[in-house]
Amino acid sequence: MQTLCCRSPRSVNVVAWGLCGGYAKRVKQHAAPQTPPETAGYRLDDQIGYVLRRATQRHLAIFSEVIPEVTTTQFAVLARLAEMGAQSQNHLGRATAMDGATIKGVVDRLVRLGLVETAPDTRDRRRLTVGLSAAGRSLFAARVGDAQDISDRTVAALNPAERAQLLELLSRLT
Amino acid sequence: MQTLCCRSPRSVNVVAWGLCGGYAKRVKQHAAPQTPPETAGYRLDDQIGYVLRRATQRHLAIFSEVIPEVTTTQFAVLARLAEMGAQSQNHLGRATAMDGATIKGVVDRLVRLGLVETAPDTRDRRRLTVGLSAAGRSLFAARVGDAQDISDRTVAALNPAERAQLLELLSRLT
DNA sequence: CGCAGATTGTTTGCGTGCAAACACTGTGCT
DNA sequence: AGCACAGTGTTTGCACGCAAACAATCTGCG
Repeated sequence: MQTLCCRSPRSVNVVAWGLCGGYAKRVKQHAAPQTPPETAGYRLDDQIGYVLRRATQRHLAIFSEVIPEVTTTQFAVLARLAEMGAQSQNHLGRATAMDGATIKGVVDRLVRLGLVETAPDTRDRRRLTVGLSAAGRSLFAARVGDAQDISDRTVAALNPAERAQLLELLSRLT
Repeated sequence: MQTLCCRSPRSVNVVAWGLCGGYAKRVKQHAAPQTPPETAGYRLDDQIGYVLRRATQRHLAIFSEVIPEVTTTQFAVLARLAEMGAQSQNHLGRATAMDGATIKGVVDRLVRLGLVETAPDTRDRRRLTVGLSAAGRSLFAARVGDAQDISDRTVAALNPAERAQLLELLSRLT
């Protein structure tokens, strides 16, 4: 047999195979599904969490293809720093929706890449000021256009009104 | 000074502070932002990737609060197995949008939790058949209702028509 | 039959994400 | 001044998620 419906050798994103349908051929050793068609009416494909994950996967795939130098979160940090200048690591984390442990990792990697610089805050010795380096500033400037293209490509299937609505609806979830 | 606009001691999700606005007090050591208000018209908060990440964060927070026994991805695997019965790890990965390395990790953890069982496929010795255990079946049955509630809570801010539209728009991205 | 090429599963390395525990510093109140 | 409490940064542990490289197996085709 071997329906062979799902090609795509490895990765998950980029391509979008549906559910195929040629599964559950040899179920023998594990007791067949107790509810053949739907399971208590719960359809994974209609769950917001699952759909969000799939959409995010696609977006990440497009991003890393267009801007391989940095990740989405790293770029978000660069964008915020460009928007509002140097600030404490903690503020930066909140402004980019990352908790303390996460923003630290991202900042450390950006420092290693030479895109960001840190300095102790003399007035508040708890704080670590984070700011763009010259390289970070120029990389951001050189890539903002691509970043916008990525956003557009991600929602390429939608018309302008739909794109606006999607953004509006998603914003209202938070 | 210390504007103190953003309370919330640690975590990022759950709460939803806006941009506050009391930042960039001491910029000295890092050269001020080159474009004060907007940076080349790129507003992070309007980027689909960023909004997707925030929405996902909120959903994950709700999920782990309501169903702490398993993660969203683990539950997705249980749901798929309940839907279509035991199948190869590879098929399962595709059916849940996870690549080979990821589905392996998830399955391993589910095995450790006793929610899933694996067995070699005698017809195709490359394959590893994965199926629900009795515990997995009953946990899923006991929690499907909660899972549905989680999805509803995630989109609580939207009316039914908007929820349907959000799901539809998101689906079209993949 | 025999071999090239595809599938499947595994491993490693790296980058998010979050919870929890910790050390240090700043603030407010007495 | 002193002390409780809040804010900031760090570390560890765990769980995705993907790329790349491998070994084992299967398939199709000559």
